[in-house]
Amino acid sequence: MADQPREDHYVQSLARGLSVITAFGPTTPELSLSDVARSTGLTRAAARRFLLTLVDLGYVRQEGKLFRLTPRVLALGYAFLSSVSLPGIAGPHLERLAGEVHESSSMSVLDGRDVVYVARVPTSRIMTVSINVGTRFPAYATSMGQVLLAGLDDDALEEHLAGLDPVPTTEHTLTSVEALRSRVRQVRSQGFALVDQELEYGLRSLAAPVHNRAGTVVAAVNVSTQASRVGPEETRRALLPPLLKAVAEIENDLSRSP
Amino acid sequence: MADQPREDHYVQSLARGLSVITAFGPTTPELSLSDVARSTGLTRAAARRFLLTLVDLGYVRQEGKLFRLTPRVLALGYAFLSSVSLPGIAGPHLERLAGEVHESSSMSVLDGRDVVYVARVPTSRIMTVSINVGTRFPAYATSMGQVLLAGLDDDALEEHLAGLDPVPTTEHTLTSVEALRSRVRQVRSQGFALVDQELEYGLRSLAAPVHNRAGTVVAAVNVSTQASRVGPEETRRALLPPLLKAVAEIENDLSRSP
DNA sequence: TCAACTCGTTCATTATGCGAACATACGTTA
DNA sequence: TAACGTATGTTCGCATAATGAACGAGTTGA
Repeated sequence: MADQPREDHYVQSLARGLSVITAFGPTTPELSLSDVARSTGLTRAAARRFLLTLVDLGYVRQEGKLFRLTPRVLALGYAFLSSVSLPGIAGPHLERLAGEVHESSSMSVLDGRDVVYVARVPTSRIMTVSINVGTRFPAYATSMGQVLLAGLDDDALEEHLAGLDPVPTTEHTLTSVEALRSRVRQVRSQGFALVDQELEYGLRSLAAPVHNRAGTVVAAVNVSTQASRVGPEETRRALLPPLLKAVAEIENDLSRSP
Repeated sequence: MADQPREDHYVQSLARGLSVITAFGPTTPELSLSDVARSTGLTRAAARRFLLTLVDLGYVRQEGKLFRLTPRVLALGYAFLSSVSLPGIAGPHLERLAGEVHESSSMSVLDGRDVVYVARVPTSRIMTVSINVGTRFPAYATSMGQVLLAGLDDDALEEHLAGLDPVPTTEHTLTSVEALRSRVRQVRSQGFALVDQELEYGLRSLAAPVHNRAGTVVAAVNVSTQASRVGPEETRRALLPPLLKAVAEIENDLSRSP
């Protein structure tokens, strides 16, 4: 079984249990005991013990031979959300921004090689997948990701780029590390990122960095629009000023909070 | 240590590990080793092993002597969200509804004695706390909760009410089980709930049930508004028709999905 | 300087979690 | 109807994963 090498402090059963939770997903909303054993690499008996423990704790529900996650699992993610103040601070500003420009607006942070959405005000559905707090996308293919990469210092950026193998999701996706490095320089220079159908056809997105008092980039905020509405230059002209204004207000509130 | 009694299938280490995650929250965004030991009832050595395992897995970050959750924890909640189709189906309808009435709109489900938000389109901030997917409130004090209780069969409702001890959060909160039972009958009769400052002063909310093909109530959808804008009757007049329309569209899409 | 509190580490111990094996159930196919 | 393949539930001996007491070191505030 592909467990991590044992160290003195490592609790293997916790790691295994968490892997049972993440075995569920969009293509696997309900799983049998044997399904879970297969996808996690656990023995059937072990998978059964973890599933029944999760049932006891209220995180999983058993229906016949099939198991499903319950909404209680959201409490785990919520523990993170309720412990960080930035999404709460940003929320009203994203709401105002979305109301003003009539486009969806979101905030995300970098986590590994992905951006993770931590706040979102959807207006009208543009993308084929629904986006929620918790949704992740590869950083290189998103405007917020490129902004967050631009906010890394050179060493951290090079560490991020090392071994990165961008997978194209459209024909516009940046597929070389050198192209991405060049884009990051451009974003650093101009202070925002505009991504035009690099993640998904039909989607254009503009993002700017949110700094803390120390000047460190702690999050990115975007607005996203349909690529077919207007051209990139018109998108930039119309959306950048209100985006930067919302970011400035978020930074202002952030600098006043504890 | 207040662990559950051991059963053959119970994995105590998983339960303990999950309790470490949920030790973090709005008043405890960062915790020391000893803090975690105290709040979970674990020994310091055990708390340390669980924390370091969560650090290894990327769910927690250590900064000096303090630990914090990382955004990766959102993946646990996201496993649930991505495994249920209803929030994704509802999302565009909630966006249209919020756009039309210029009020926040949400969807929630019942989990234990709480409602849990599973979709949200915020417009303007009314409440003092920010609401996210994963936020929970006591069912009795919310319009969506009262709708979900009304959707329970009589046995399930009585089971829910058994031992319920409603805590008033405003002077309008229903504080007796009998008052709540009466309200549930009213909601069953009229097909919606209107809650006026029962959860929080200044907040009025209207909710309706979402049924699946079998006729079972599977979720509730609301719109919420500031109590000071107009009276309850005007709120009902203005918001109920678009709310019921959005719910009908969600039910229609739901009946067509696999 | 000292008390109080914290964390890191060690290691003997044992309770936990394991999984092989067996039995039973169910659906499919010949 | 019977055989087969795949599933789940259960048991229990046992290996080891996880435990926690004890010790030492570091930090902080009075």
